[in-house]
Amino acid sequence: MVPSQVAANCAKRKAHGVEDSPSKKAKSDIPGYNDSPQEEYDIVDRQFYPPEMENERCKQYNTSAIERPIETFEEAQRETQSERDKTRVKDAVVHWFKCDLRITDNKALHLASAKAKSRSVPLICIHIVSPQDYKAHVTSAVRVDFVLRTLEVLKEDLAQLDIPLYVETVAKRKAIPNRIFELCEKWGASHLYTNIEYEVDELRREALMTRTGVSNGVAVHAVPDTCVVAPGELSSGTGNQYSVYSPWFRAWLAYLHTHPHQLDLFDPPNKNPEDARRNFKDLFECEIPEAPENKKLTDEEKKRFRSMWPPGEHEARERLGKFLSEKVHHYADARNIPAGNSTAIVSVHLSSGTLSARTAIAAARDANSTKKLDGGEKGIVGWISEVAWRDFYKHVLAHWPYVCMNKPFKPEYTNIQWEYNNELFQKWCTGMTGYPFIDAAMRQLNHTGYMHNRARMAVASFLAKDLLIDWRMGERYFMEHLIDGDFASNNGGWGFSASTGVDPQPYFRIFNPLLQSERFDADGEYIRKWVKELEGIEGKAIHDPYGRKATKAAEKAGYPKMCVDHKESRERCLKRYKEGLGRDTA
DNA sequence: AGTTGATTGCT
DNA sequence: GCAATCAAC
Repeated sequence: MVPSQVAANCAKRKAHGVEDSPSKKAKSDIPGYNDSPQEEYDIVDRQFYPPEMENERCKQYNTSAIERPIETFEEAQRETQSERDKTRVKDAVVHWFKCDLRITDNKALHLASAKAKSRSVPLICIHIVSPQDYKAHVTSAVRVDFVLRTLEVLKEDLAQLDIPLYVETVAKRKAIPNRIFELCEKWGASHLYTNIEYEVDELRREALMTRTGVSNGVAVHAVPDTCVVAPGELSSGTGNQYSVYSPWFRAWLAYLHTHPHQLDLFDPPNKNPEDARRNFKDLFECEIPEAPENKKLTDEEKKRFRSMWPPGEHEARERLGKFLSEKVHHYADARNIPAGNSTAIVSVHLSSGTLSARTAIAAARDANSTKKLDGGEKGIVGWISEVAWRDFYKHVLAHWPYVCMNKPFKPEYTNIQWEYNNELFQKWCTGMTGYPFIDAAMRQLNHTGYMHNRARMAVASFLAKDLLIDWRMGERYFMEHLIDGDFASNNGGWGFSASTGVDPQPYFRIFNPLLQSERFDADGEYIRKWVKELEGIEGKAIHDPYGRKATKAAEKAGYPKMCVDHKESRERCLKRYKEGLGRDTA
C-alpha cells in the first residue's frame, strides 16, 4: 500500500464508522499502528500489543489492498536480472544460511558453489544471529539453542570442504542487509546466494536486497528451495491461487508428475581452493555465539532439551531413513496415536532446514513400491500428503501475506468476540485444565518443546472453541515453546483449528476433548506419561477422572477439576461464532 | 483433519 | 439396551 492508499483506507474506515473505543489508548499513539504493509523491511514487534488491541488493529487493514510481496520480489528479480547476469565474479562467492542449515540438497548453496568453482574463487558461508529477529518472530529459546548447536555441525561439515562458516550477531534486524553487503565488499564478493523465505518481512527483505544489491556491487540470487513446489507454480484452472488443500494437493502431485526433475537433489558444495584456509583464517576461527540474553536456556533446560534433540543434518537423515524403513508401514493406522512412536518427528529438521523437504519427498517416493508419490503403500502416500501440508501453508502465506499480520485468513472472522481470560489461559498453558488429554499434551509441549500433531489439534480446538480465547494467544504460545515452530505451518494449523483459516473447516466442527481422548489415547498411555497425578488411575476413568467412573484418586493427587463444561462451552462457542459472522442465532 | 441427537433395526 | 446411520450444527 502506498501512502495515498493508506489515507484512502483511513477515510474508508471513517466512512464505515470504525472509531477508536474511548476506553483504550488512542490508536495513533501505538507505535507502528499505522505501518502500512509495504513499509520497508523493518521490525513489526508483535509482542507489543495486547491481543484484544491486536484484534482491533487487524480489523483496520483492507486485506484486498495489501500488496503481495511475492509480486514485489518477482518484479525486483526481473528488473535486476540483466544487471545481475553480467556481474563478474570477483574474489569470492557468499552463501547466506538462514533456515536451510544443511549442505546436502541445498539449492542456493549448490548454485553458490558452482558459481565459485566456475571462476576458481572460494565460497564463504555466513549466518547472522539477530536477537531482535528472534524477538519479532517469537522464536523459542529451545529452537535458538537447536539452531546454534546445528551451526556447530554445519561449521564442521563445511570445514571438511575448506569452506568457512562465519557467524555474526547483528542486534537490529533492519541492519542485516547492509551488514551483509559490507562483508561482501570486504571479501571482494560480487555474488550472494540465499534461499527465499516467504514470511512478509522476509520476502520484502529478499526483494529489497535483490534491488539494493545492484548498487552495492552484489548480484543477489534469492532462490526457491524450501518448498518442494515453489509458491507461484500452482494455480487453479481460472488462474487463482488455491485456498483449499485437496484440489491444491492434486495440482501439487500433477506438477511433480510433469516436472519430475524438481525432485532431483542438489549436490553438496565443492571443496574450496587450497589457499582458502590461509586467506580466511579468521573466519575459520570464528566461534558460534552463545544464545542472546533474551533466549537463554537454564542449565536444567539445556540438559533436558539437548539430549532429546540432537542437532544437524546427519541426525535428520538418520531419522528419515529409520522412519521410511521401519515406521512408515504402520503410519497410516498409527499416526494419530500420540502415545505411540509412529511418526517421523522430523518437523524440527524441516523447519530449520537440517532436512530438505525435497529430500524427504524423494526418499518417500523411492521407498514406495510404485516408485511414485501416489498409489502404492498407504503409509507412504499418507506421509507425503502430510509433508505437502507444509508446502501448502507456505503457498498460502506467500499469496495471502496478511496472515502474517495477525489477521485471520477469512476477514469476517475478525468480528468474533474472543475471551481474554488470563486465568483460564494460564490453566491451558500449564496443562491444568482438568481435561487429562489436553493437559497431557500441554505438558508434553512444555517439557519437550514438541507435541504430537493430533494433540496440537485437540489443544488448539480446546483453546479457541471451548475457552473461546483468541487463537493468536495460542499461536504465540506454541511459537514460544515449540522447537519446530514454523510460522506458516503453525499459523495455518491454528487457523484450521479455530476455523478462521484456509481450507473449509466449518466453525461448528468443535472437538470433544473427551471423545478425542478416548479415540486417540484409548488406553490412557499418553495421559499417564504426562499427567503424573493420574498415573495410578486404571481403565477408562483416566479420560474423565471426576466423571461417572471416578474414584477419589484424582482428588487425592491434586489433579484439577474441569475448568469448563464442554457441553456449555460448545453452545457458547456456536453462539459467539454466529454472532461474529452476523448469522441468525434464532 | 468432527460432534450430536434422533431414528432405526436388532437383541 | 446398543450399534449403525444420517441430518444438522
